[in-house]
This record gives sequence, C-alpha cells and structure tokens, in this order.
Amino acid sequence: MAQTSDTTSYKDIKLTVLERIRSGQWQPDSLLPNEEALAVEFSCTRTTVNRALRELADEGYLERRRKAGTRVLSAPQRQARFTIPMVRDEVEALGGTYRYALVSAGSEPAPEWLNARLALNPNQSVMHVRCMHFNGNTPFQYEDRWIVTASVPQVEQADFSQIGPNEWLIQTVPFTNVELSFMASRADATLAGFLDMPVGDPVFTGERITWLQGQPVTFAKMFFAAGYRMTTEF
Amino acid sequence: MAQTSDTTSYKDIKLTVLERIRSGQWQPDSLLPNEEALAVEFSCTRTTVNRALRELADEGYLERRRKAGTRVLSAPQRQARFTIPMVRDEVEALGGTYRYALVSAGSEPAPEWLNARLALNPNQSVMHVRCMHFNGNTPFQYEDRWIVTASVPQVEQADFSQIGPNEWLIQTVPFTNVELSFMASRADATLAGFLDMPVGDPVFTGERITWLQGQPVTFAKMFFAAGYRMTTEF
DNA sequence: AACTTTATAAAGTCTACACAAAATGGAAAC
DNA sequence: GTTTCCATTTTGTGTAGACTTTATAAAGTT
Repeated sequence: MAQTSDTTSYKDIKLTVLERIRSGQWQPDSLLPNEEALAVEFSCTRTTVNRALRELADEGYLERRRKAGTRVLSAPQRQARFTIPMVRDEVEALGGTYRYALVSAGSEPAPEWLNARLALNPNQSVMHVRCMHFNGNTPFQYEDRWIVTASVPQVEQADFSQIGPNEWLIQTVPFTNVELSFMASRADATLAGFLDMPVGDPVFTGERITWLQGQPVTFAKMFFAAGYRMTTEF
Repeated sequence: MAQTSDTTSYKDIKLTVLERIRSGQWQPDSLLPNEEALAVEFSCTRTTVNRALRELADEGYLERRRKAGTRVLSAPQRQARFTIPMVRDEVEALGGTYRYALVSAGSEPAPEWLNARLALNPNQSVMHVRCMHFNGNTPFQYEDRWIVTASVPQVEQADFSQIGPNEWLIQTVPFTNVELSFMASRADATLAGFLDMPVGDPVFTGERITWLQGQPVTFAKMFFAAGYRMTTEF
C-alpha cells in the first residue's frame, strides 16, 4: 500500500502549513514541530514532510537549519520570479510579429568604461553590435551590446544581419552566470530616434552582464519603447 | 550502506547533466535517457535521479512530461528571481538608516481608475496612504497606496504615522496573490518635490496589486529616487 | 482515412529505513 | 568566568521498492 487516494501528499502538507501560518496558528519566528512529529500528525513518512517543508523553505516561507529546526519567516522573503524571455518570444506572446534589424556590428578596442565594468585586461578587442527589435513596424527594443572576442572567438565570423546577438549567443555560448539590472533612464537623441519617442522621455532600461566560468562574455543594454512594463505574478 | 562518501548525490547528477548540455553532448530538444537508465549509469537509485532532474526542470533547463520523457529545453527559460524586499530591509542592506514618514492618510471613495484596475464595485471606500521612505535624510522611495476598506476593515483604525502601510499589511493580511510591474515614468512636480529631483526626470516605478483569495486588497505605486537599480544574479 | 480505445512507458509520489552533516547547548577543562 | 569540546538533536540525503498518473503510440473500429 504505497500510495492510496486518501494519503496525505506533500502538496496537502504544504497547503496545511501555509494555512496555519496564514491563520496565525503558527506565528512568525515561531518554531514548527519537527519533521518526525509532523509525520505522525499527518500520518505519513518523514520523507513526505521533508519534501513539503523543503519546498516551502525554497519558496521563502520557512527557514530551516539543522538542529535548530524549522521556523516561520517573520517577513516572508517572497521571491518574484521573472522569466527572462527572449525578445522574439515576448513580442510573439503579445500577438505581434517579431522583426529584427541590425544597425551596426564591428570589432573595436574595448572602451575604458567597459574594461572597468567587466574587469577586462586593457587593449582587448570587443565586437560591438547595435540592433533593433520590432513588433510589426513598431519599435520594441533597442539593443546595444558588446561581446568579448577573447571569450567568444567565433564572434568574429558571426553574421548578425539575420540573427540577433542574443539568440546567437544562446546558441553558441551556454552561459553560466548572469547579472541583470533594471532602471529608468532618459532618451537621448539617438535613442529617441530608434525608439520613435521624444527626446528626454523616460526609458525602461535593462543591463545584462554574462559570465562564462568567471570570464566576462557580454555586456548588453536594452532600451524598451515607451509604455513597456515588466510584469510578474506570484 | 545508505550513503557513503563516494556516493553519487543528486547534486553531482545535476552538475553532470548541466555539463552535458553545456558541452553539446545532449543537444537542445533532444531526449535524455530515462530515469531508470540514468540511475544505472550513475549507480544510484531512481529516486536520486528523479530529484536531480526535477530540480533542473524547476530551474528551467529541462522539460519533463510523463511518458514523453525528459528533454533539454531549446531556449532555456532561465528565470531571474528577484527577491522583493521590504523597503526597510533594502535600505539597511545598503548600510543606511531607514526612516519612514507619513505624508497623508485618509478614507475616500475609490476613484474611477482604481475601480477599473481592481474590479471594485462602485462607491466603495478606500484608505489612501501616501508616504516617504528615506535612507538617512536622502529620499529613497515615495509610495502612493490605496487599501480596500471592505477587504481590510481594520485599516480604519490603523495608525500609519509610525509604521508604513506595507509593513502593516504584511502583519495584518497574510496575502496570497501579488501582481507586480515595473516601468519607467516621468517625475511630475509632486514627485520631483518628494524625491528631490528635477521635474521631467525618469523615475523607476513599481506597481503592486495584492489579492486575498480573489478579493483585491491593495494597489500601490512605488517611485524610486534617481539612480535606483533593481539587480539580480542568476 | 479518421476516430476511438487500449496497452504501456515514463515521470510522479509515497513508504520505510538508514546513515550523514551541522549546529547547538551544556559539560568539562582551563 | 571563559573557553573548548563533545553528545545530541534536527534536518539532509541516500537506498530499495511499489503504486499512481498521464501522455503517447499502436491497435482496433467505424
């Protein structure tokens, strides 16, 4: 009798635990009964309780420490998960037609600020790619990207006239580490031109740094057209 | 012999699988061997393989379907997890001293746009709270919030002069569902005053809607001072 | 050819048990 | 009184095995 329909599953336990926190039965910072006790209460094995509590901890509701036990987090560290889609998917999810256009691409010595930003050795060469992403004929995102040649030598042969640098990189360099930031910036003349908006208008902006095993791979700035919102539910 | 030091752990398996994807040994969209086969290969039980693959799927590298098997996602749906901290924690993490100041609080009939936004019935009363969050004496965030009285009747008695509405709500209403958006907006005169910045400057802005079991609880706009970045690593 | 049913393969989950690792609190040593 | 060390508790992770659920492919039916 491994698992009958009236078994308490780890999902049931998760719900019950959440309900007890919610109702105040288990106050913030208070200690939960240990796994063994809960296993008895729910008449299941400790394994099942373990999975439920482990997932709740992972979701930011509980804190668990060996010997110390499991406690309710006072300020639930709720984590918003933003799926970082590729621009193509994002546009298509809006029901639009994705279109890509290369603005410029070429090798150049890495500028000072990029050296600093990526901790590059001086005099390294980088591939500088600028491109546009459209939703139909409406500008969606302007992308300004630098790719470190030393980390991705193949970039010298890449043809960015048909495929965007992000899609190319995902195919070419299976990245390991990403640092992603979002901010609000101001449209200068160039940006205003590309995104078809007045100079000085606020622009939702993302910056992305990608590292491959400690080596900097690429730095990208992404400027979104007016009205863009990044949304998530949790 | 449950677990000796030379056992293959689920973490080892995760690393190995990632390595094989990375190296191209397992191409995108290709099918992995099934759990049983992998268990034999790694000389461990299916349980252990299952955990490894389950977590990798959860992290967005794999897709698993019963009977269909496990396959490598072509475009890894890497998910950025932004921890949504409370302002106090965020300021303190910066090494600053958090200070809170109430601007205004009072009941009023819900404005039209809020009715629409939260799907409220007409003529409902809401508590409108405006407040500032400081890092020392530097403005950090201006918050404009509406709390639905019908959903949280206690709000009529709440004293927002000492505690921020967000902290109050977290203590009072254990929320279930949040919709969070970020965008860039423009500082109008009011905002420019509160955040000590020039009128017209870009402002990183967040909007947060909270629902409790289908009932709208609160709508909040959060305006961040100049230079704010929301950052995550993954 | 198109639809329906059915066997089956694969992941999903549970039981029962065992050993491992970490952290804590108190005993022992200083 | 303070520090060091160790036993104990609690979570972490593994083994072995079984039953469950679901999607698919193949067989059968219209």
